[in-house]
Amino acid sequence: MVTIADVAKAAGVSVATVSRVMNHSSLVAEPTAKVVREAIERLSYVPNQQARNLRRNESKTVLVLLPNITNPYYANVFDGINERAQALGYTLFLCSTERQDPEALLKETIEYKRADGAILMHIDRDERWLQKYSDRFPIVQCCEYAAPCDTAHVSVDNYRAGYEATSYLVGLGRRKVGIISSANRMMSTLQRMRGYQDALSDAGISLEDRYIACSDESYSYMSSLQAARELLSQPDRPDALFCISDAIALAAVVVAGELGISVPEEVSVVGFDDVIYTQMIHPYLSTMIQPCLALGERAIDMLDQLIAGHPLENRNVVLPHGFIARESTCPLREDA
Amino acid sequence: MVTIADVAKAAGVSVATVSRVMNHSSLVAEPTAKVVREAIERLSYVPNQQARNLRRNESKTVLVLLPNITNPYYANVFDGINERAQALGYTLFLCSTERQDPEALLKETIEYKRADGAILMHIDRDERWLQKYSDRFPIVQCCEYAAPCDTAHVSVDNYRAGYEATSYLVGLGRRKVGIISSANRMMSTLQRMRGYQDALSDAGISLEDRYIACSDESYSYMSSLQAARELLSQPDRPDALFCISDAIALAAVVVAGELGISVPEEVSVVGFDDVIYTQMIHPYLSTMIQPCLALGERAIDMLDQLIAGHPLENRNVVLPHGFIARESTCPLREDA
DNA sequence: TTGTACGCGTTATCAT
DNA sequence: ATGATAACGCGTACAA
Repeated sequence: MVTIADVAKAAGVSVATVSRVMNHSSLVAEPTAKVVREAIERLSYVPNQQARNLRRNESKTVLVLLPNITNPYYANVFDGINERAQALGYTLFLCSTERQDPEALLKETIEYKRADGAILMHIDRDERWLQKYSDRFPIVQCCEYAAPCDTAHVSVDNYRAGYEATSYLVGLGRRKVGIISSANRMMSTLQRMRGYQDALSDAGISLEDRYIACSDESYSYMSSLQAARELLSQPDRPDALFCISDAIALAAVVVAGELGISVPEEVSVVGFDDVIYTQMIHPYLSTMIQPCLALGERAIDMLDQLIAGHPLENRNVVLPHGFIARESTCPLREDA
Repeated sequence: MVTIADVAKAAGVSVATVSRVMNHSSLVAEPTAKVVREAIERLSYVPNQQARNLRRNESKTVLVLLPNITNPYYANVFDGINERAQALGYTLFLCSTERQDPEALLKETIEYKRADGAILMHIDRDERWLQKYSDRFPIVQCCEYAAPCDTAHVSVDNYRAGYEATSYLVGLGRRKVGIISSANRMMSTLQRMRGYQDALSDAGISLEDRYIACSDESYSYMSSLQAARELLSQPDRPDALFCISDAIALAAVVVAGELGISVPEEVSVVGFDDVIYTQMIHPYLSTMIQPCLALGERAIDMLDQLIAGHPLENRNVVLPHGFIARESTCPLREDA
């Protein structure tokens, strides 16, 4: 292994000078710097990260907390985090919060200095415990966030997305618009529900309790089927369904098939996230698009700032969402 | 931060003694060790990983190379690696081989000592370049492996799995058994194909070229649809399909639907892997089960041995696969 | 059996 | 502008 001492010797300078060239090179004369850079190049010297970490008291590691990497949505966001993390020189420490308590994980990580910061991808909207950690440790919430804490976060505007998805369905001529939400306490769930409600109100359509159903906390497929059956097996059933996740939407499509209800004609379905399985079966799912990669990239960028000690220009970042109409939605035919 | 010196002072011994207690405690008298352990406990001392890494010239980091974490199959295996890695004290460095050359990644990692070892989840069966790296650096191949290299690997018996999947379909009374394979050069692809061929031969059924189709390298959904159409739109079409991946099987089911062919009655379909979307639409997919978690766990366990310098008792580990019959397969009715 | 002291490769403080 | 040198926290010869 070639060390900083080797470079110093080769360049005929001291290790201090080499170190300066490697870092805040401002204080070194250009001719000297040039010689050093050449020596570095020639020996293909790369500083030992371990030694640097020890001296700087940092780890260049980031803790990522998410429920389940097996879920395509989280995998996509993680992909974004990962890509930027590599560019920024971070190694990722991934922990699943399904099997372990996120607070305990965070506490341990901070105490043992195992990471320089953390990205939290799943938290209930009314949690308060996070505050005391983010007060003294760099943390960014990604996708979800806890309202009582002023911890930095990045997400889409779930209220507007919910509003737009619902309005789109109404614009298709559908007036019996149902929603399949979730029993969880996440911020996105609440905001999408509110967007749905306001969109209907603004369209002069009254809210019907019987058009509202919930999947379980983690949008499990079984409970989504259950919720869809509840809604679609009624005599006066919805003619459109806003599902707050693609997995739910897929279940809704399957249930419609079971009940002999045609999608998109008799019931149009909109999903959320735009993950891979929106295009695995016909009808391909119309869905609200979350910029998963960008969400992840932004989260690690913000965290990098926090770790560097720079204040964030914007602690509550909102990224633009999109919508794509595919095969699961169409205008309501009057004669239907 | 509490250091080894703090513990030494508290216990009234030297740092060397504390260090000995933390590691190969053989050379320290039990009474002393006890005092030290108590001090460690009282101060809740945890050794600084950075310092330890520097001193030991290791990183406690493992490089994981896989094509795409967004693919549920890889995500599942990665999950297994990750879980064991945490227990073993490793941090994972995940790199996507879709955007970067695995050899370059490996080379860089070794040169810069960024990781203590690597797990490689995707390699063509005839690659030779891996040998020179695994000669001097701990590497374990997981799921796939290159035949010309004697690099350690863990996988299922893809030949037997392919043989069994095909035999199962034959056992259902089906004699026109097709296969949708892939254009890639992975070991699993070849072995499953051979299993398919031998199963048919052993059943006294002749191989028909027109019952064989291929998806593209990465089993993309579009190309899988294409391959399925090729097979199923023939006049004398197959009455069963062995698909070497669940994504392909899903596409086959969709195509059958488009063509008005009933699954499982007219054509029975078997997939491979048992990932999440086998149970997202009806008919739920019958499939060969890969023990994804176990594969990942075993890989990191083996790598840990290699890193520790212990020779592997078994360098070519084969884990048991399974099969689950769900809704996409059924006996052939004679009157059909 | 235990302690002293040095070195791992780097950065940062202090001289010069 | 540059060079010695002392840390960072730990492990381990070597000495006792």
